[in-house]
Amino acid sequence: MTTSAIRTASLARRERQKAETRQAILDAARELFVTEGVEATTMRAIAAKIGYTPTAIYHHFLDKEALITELCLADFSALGQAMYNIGRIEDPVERLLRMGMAYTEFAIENPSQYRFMFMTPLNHERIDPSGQLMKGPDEDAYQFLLQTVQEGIHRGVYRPELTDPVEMAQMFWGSIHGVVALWFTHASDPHITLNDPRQTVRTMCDTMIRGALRNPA
Amino acid sequence: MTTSAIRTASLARRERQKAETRQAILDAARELFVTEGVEATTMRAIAAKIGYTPTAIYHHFLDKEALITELCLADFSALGQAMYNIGRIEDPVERLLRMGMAYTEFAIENPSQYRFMFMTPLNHERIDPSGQLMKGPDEDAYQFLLQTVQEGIHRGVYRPELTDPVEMAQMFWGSIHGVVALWFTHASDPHITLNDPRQTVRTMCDTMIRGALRNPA
DNA sequence: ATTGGTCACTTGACAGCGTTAGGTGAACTC
DNA sequence: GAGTTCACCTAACGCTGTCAAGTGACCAAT
Repeated sequence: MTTSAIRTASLARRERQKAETRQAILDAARELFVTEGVEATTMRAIAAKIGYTPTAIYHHFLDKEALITELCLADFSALGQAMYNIGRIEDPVERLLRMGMAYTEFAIENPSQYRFMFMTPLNHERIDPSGQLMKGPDEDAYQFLLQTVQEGIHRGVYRPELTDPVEMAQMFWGSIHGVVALWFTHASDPHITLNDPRQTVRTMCDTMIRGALRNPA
Repeated sequence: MTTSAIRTASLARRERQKAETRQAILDAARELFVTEGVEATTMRAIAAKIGYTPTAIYHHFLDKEALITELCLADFSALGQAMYNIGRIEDPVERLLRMGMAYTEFAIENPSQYRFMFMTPLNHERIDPSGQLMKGPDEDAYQFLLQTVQEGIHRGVYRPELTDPVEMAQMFWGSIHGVVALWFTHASDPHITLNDPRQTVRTMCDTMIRGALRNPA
């Protein structure tokens, strides 16, 4: 082994080790965020879980919010992927319904990330590693939605009063978000018994699409 | 003036003074909650605003959450009142639409209280002064909604598939809540431009009601 | 007039939070 | 063997909500 080969090899090992502890932090944080909630999870608890001091985390992440953001990005690329797969469905109305259900499923499967991403006022002016202004991961899914709505409008399947794709997209997004969000915040409320959000979203999308169609089936 | 009269008079004065500082705390807290946000408002800031020490607050309120809860109760009784007035509208479908718009208006007018009441996981097991399990102030409005939906179902104005009043109520509540909530959390998001929530809610309610009616107008 | 009690309010502190300046020690280069 | 790098630690800062132990003005009764 040449000296330069050794140098690169050891350097690679050090980088790998650093990446490993970085991943360990992410793993510990994810589990705590999911089980305890984002707010209730402390930097000290994350560090203790992997046998480090709290300050060690700051060698891998700028601050707590950066750590949370990174975890969310991973999950929301999954949401984007799900939307992308649904994008192949030809009928824009059918596609709209399926996107709504996929979105709901995602929210229920990733409640902790969903809460952080859509239920807390966020600092959306994050800078990504390359120094560029980072595109919000929600934007991808939103663009899919916008495009799907627009496609339906152009094909003339919706009532002529519904001309604004932005308004329609926000109607759909907002309504689904609302049912899911109420589920999260009020599921344990003894005064109000909430139905299964999947079922409610399903009926709601059916109803809203029917009300939006020019010629309801 | 008799001695007993003096006693009761001075006692009344002391109680009045205590009630006054209690109200001063509420006023200061309300203003800070609205301008700075609930989370960002500290007990020390509230106390400083009225020239007291932070601990003085604890002689009037159990803790920070109790203080917030009391402020919310006042505002949500206003919501309940608005719903009650609308309750006089005879047509249950028209009433439903009007309730939705009143709800939206309330949320936009009282964003801070709305956030706390519907957008944060709450300890709904609070005990009221009389020791009874307190009825959530949102429950009144929810009962109004439930009754309005049920009335429409009984009159047979909705499609026969829509038989569950609970599901329908949660569709409406959830959808409006979602549009409003997204407005609160994403209004300052540079990636997504949100329309005026009143307009969006209006179109959404129209669309959803149309989709729910047996014979759309 | 003096004593004793009530109670709104203060003093001074506690534990826990996110975060940081400065140090330590092992692994590396030369 | 000397010097550098750097992942990680020690110790602390300022902040938070909250509380135990006072303090002092007011009141009632001797």
